[in-house]
Amino acid sequence: MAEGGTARNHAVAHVLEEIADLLELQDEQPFRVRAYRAAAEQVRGLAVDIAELDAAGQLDAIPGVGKALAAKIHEYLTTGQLGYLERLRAQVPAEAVALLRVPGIGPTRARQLIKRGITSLAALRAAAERGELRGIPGFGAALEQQVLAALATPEERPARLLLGAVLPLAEALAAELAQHRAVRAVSPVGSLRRWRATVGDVTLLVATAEPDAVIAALPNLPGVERVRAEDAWQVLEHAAGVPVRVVLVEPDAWGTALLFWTGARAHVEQLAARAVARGWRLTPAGLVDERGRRRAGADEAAVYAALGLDWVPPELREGAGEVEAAAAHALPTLVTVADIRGELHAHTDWSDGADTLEQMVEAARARGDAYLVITDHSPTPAVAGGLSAERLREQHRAIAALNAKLAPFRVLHGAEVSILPDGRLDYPDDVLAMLDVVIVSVHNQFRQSREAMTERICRALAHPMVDVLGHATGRLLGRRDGYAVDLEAVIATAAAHGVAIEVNGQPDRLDIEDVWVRRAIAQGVLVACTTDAHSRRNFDYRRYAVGQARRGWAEARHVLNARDLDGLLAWRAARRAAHQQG
DNA sequence: GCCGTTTTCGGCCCGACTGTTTTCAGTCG
Repeated sequence: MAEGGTARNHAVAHVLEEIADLLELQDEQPFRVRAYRAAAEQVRGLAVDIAELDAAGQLDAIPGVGKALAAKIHEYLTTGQLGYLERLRAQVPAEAVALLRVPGIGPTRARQLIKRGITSLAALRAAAERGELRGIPGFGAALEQQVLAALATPEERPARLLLGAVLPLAEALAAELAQHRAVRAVSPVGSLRRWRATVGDVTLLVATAEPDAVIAALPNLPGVERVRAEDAWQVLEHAAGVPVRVVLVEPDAWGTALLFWTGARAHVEQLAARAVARGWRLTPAGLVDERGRRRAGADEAAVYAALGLDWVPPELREGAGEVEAAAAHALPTLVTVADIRGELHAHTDWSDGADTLEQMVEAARARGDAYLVITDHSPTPAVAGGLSAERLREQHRAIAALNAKLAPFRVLHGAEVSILPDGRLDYPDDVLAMLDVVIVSVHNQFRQSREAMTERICRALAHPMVDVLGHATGRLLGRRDGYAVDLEAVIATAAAHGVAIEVNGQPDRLDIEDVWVRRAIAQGVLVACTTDAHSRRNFDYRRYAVGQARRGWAEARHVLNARDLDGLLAWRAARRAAHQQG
């Protein structure tokens, strides 16, 4: 499994995280809280089903899982419940854990709120609107405004789920379902199939001629706690805390149902309009002509073909010109994960990464990449353990030594260099000159004015040794909006200086987003599909970066790291030469 | 809570910045 997660692992991880939140609200020792969080992260990233480890008595082989956690995980796996968690839930209002997700509120302030009976987001919002928050110790007028702003879109914020958090779960459930004898086909649909950065829920479409048999099997899927029928679908309550819907359709309606459930609405409406123009009707049950004959239904591509269209990749189905392009046989040949030749943005334990240089390199090689650019932090985010010029030189020697052993694989030496508040870079030019690839990113002073931030970034892009702009908006999905910046101007500046712009694959970043990818490539800017890996496992994020690039209509020729090593080096050499002449 | 050990207790991610404070809580990568 690409991401190594099974639905069961996610459920266990979710349970451990809930315990951590509840303990934190009880003012439990921070290291104990951290132990649960660390274990949850390990479990989430397991490459095997945790139930198999349990059966083999190997739970404590998971890093961060000792005797106590192994016993709790075992209890949960075998009984579906956990007494310890139930006791915690009885002591702390369960919905209060949501308070911890509000920017500016940590455990201390959350406890103050709970003490005053403010135990939900709704209660928090009401208190803020009444101006009552500022009277609570640890709160002031500014924080009250900040809370109000964060809760301004009460439905939107907490409800949207990160693509990277739910796709592995959806795939795991789909894989389980696919093994059922009565299931002909199964696919995630909706915004998930379109690879939107955030999704509202997980919906799985299942083709079957025996719906009752499939429904009977749903409660046995790993992590599923309850199943109930609702409208035309089955709703699974999953231990991972993600709403999952299962929709069952007859196999001969699979193609049209897939199309309708995938959306987006605007796309489907345009298809329906084309059908109407022919005197036909497009419905979830099939494409029907003027005489009532079915023209298509079982196969999605056949539906498009019958309407005179090329099949449209789900990532493009937003009603943004893709139907016209499909009619003109002018759809882009979208970049794929297989097109990517190497990683351009990765951290090691020299700065804030978890793994060693050697481990990262070996993992990249094992994945079949041709090169890996190591880009640890420059000094300024001191918290990230950024490298001094001296340490950077030391790392340079370490990389040279590795390269001597690894050819034809190539480790390139780069850095993620902070853009200082005035637009200068965090290393002097003679230090930058030693690097193969220079990524520049904003890491502090997020609250500058839009004009100041735009000028700051554009000034950095004009620096002759800068190759790639990292996470251009700084957004963290579900946590904070990007900083105010004129991306139009940034893209124009990147185009003028031949700088590439990153599509960062971290699930909570996905920065820049799809619409800006499309703008960038239209202006001749290359995009870089990176993982910003802080561990070997993060290399799995590549598909999210590629997904966003695909949503932005990017082809392989628009993607910097779809070039092979020689192509990458030639690109860089040409840019440096142009600067020296200019 | 886990981990590793000079093997059973002490360490576990440092430090600047911001807002709310007069000593601290939360955030940043």
